[in-house]
Amino acid sequence: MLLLVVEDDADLAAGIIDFLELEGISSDHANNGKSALNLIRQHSYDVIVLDINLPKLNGLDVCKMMRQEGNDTPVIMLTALDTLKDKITGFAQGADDYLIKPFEMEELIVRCRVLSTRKSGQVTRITVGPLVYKLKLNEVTRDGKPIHVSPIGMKILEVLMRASPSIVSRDKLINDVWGNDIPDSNSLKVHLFNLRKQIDTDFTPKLLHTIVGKGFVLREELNT
Amino acid sequence: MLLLVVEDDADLAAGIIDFLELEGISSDHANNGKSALNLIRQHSYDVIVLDINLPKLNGLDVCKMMRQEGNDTPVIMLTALDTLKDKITGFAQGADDYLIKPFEMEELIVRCRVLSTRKSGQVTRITVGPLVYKLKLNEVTRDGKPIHVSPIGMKILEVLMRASPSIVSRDKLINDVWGNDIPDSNSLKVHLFNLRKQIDTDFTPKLLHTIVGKGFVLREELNT
DNA sequence: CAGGAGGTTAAGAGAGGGTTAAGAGGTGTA
DNA sequence: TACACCTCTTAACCCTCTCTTAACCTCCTG
Repeated sequence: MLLLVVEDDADLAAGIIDFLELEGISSDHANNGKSALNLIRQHSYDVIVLDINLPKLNGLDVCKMMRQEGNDTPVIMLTALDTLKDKITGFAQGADDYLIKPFEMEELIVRCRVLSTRKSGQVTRITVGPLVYKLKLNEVTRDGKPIHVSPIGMKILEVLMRASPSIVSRDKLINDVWGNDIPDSNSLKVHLFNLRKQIDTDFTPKLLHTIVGKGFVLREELNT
Repeated sequence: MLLLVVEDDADLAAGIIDFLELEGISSDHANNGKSALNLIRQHSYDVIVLDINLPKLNGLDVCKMMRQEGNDTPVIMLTALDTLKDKITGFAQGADDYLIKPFEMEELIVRCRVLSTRKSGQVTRITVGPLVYKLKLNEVTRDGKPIHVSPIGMKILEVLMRASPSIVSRDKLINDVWGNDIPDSNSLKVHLFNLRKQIDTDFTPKLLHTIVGKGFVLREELNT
């Protein structure tokens, strides 16, 4: 777990960082809002611990700006009890949790862990009829039965499932799966063949259909 | 774990109780402050989930009274965002945590678990199937039998156990374990090999699995 | 009936991961 | 200080599975 601690009180910052280290958690440190933003843009943190009172750019602004830039890393705001009203604004700016100073280090750790696992632990899934793809688990099932699919097969499946019930052209499929490094042969054909073996052989109805000249679709019923 | 849910919105209450049940957590329900207090006096709950807005006797009062009676069962307050100011009072009355409506059920469960173990003085532990890691004791057991795991092995195990049943990528694992000081060799491979020897050899089923091209998982069943 | 689009099959190369052993560095003890 | 012990890093080698490739097949259409 990698944290970013943004705190201008050097003593408190050092205290937090030391404690995190004792718990086996690595952390970077910024003492003002500007350098915090730079670090946030360059790294991928699991949680950001953000003091509200900061020189140059305050915590609320930092939070607001990173959210505007599409960064959804969990943020824990640190605030003094007498500025508790800030919290309301804090949550509006996209903070996920807060702690009132002075706080227990244990408490900080617990909240960090909760937040970091909440984000990463979500099991996003895509469903097309009887077919379910749990992304984080790397698991594909049809009628509840687990199916083995190779890595590239998974990518193809993901593109098709996301697009379903629309048709995905050959070109788009190749681009989405291989990006710039496209094999110059009939690799896609072979992968589709294998994918069919895995998700359609032994099952009814067939899900993966070819629309000649247009591309491929994943759907239960094929209406023309 | 036994919870008391105090909530006058029948739909929300039913939702919470159903969800708890799915997670294997039993719960009682009260729809007003008075009956809540009666239940609290008669039973020993692990955690009390307490809405602030209640008919007859509000949540803050319930909390205050039970504390006066010497009951230190952990309390999680439920509050709407626009009455966030209540929290200040909430904590003053002896609440241990709060949740802002609307909240994620997952979040509620996590906080309940944290509180119930914190109070009961149990050592924080992570469990994945038959594998238990007691953090403070630095002790790992499988089927109750203690297992010797090296320091770096412990870190790897911790990352994997926290993420379970999701997959942890090679990169994330390396980052979480070594931070900035990454060895430039196949060290991770060797540590995983050793970890397998320690936690999986001599046991069934295997827990540590490789997802080629994606990373590693710790879980009981792997549907290849 | 020829040509094109897509389907099927099998083989070889390569990547990624597993295994092993040696040595460096640190720590506690006699 | 010397020794024993433990852990981590490193490098070499092996093995398995996946991907690519190419050749051939089938079906449909013009």
